Amino acid sequence: MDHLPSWLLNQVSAHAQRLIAEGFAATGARGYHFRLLDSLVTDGPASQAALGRRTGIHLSDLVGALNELESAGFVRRAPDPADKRRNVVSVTGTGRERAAELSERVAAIQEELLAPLSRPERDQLTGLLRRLLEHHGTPATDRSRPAAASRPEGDAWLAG
Amino acid sequence: MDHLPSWLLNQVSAHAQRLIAEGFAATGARGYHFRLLDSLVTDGPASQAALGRRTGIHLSDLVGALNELESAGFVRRAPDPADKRRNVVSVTGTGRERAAELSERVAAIQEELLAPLSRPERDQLTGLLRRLLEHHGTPATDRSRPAAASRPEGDAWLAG
DNA sequence: CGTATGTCAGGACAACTGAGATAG
DNA sequence: CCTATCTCAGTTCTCCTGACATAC
Repeated sequence: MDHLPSWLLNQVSAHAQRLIAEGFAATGARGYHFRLLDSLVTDGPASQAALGRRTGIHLSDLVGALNELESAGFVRRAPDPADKRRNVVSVTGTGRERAAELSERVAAIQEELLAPLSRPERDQLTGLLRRLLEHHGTPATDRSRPAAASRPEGDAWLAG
Repeated sequence: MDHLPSWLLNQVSAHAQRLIAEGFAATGARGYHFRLLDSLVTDGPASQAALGRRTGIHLSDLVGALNELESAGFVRRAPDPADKRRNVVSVTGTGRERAAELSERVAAIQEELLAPLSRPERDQLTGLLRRLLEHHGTPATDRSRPAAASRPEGDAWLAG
């Protein structure tokens, strides 16, 4: 069993998620929260659809996660004047603090997770994983919904 | 985001699970079924507790999964005469067929999952993952419940 | 018209918690 | 008495489906 890549992957992934859950438990946050805050901080504001593409989180799940972040004051939804369908989501000041706090914990968890590996081995691992991810599904661009195919439209900053 | 090992791990793992789910959909099986059948075929019959340790599946989840496998005729539960608390679980003939069928699909899925990697790279990946798994939690020995600590007792064949 | 967007209701899995009954 | 085994009920998290109203 321990020679099946998919099984190994699932087990290690489960362990990673366990570490994240434990590390976040005290703050009441969960994985989705970090992914969203981090994406907003590093790649700027975005519509919910664009956010979903960037983070790989489903639109339907995004609604709930953003509700939580919004009512905690970490995030703000504002109507997009250029497109009335869209909400432009952006981080607040406390949201940035929260993001920094969670990032710190996440970094510590990476350390713990990869503890038995040397630095070059860690790079090897992430390199291999990244290649698998790029080969399949496409990074985080298609899976969250139909995805655009026709013309680009003038929303490059929204599409990330 | 795509430089975070834990995130990469989770994404690739999710994709692997997706492939497995798709591959099993036609047969009505799911991951737990394969794990259990495979463990029974390759490591022999076992008590439920031992099976849980071998496969990393929680005792509480085992009950349900075994019920499904049993009512499908793939598995048999027999009381252990030497220890009336225990059920000795073993595969049936059709269970072996099922296991072989699922194993084939799983093998094909590994191929698809690792497609972009060369053979040595695949070995590298599984090697790194196995080391992570061995370092943390212990392979599949402790996580499914308290686990024995005191004396070994004469059930080596049950503990795997 | 067809498609994108945001929302809601709900399901599937895997992993986990807590409690209880029975037996070693 | 204490611990192991099996069972049941219920929760969390991520991922996913389908539907709907609205806006482009």
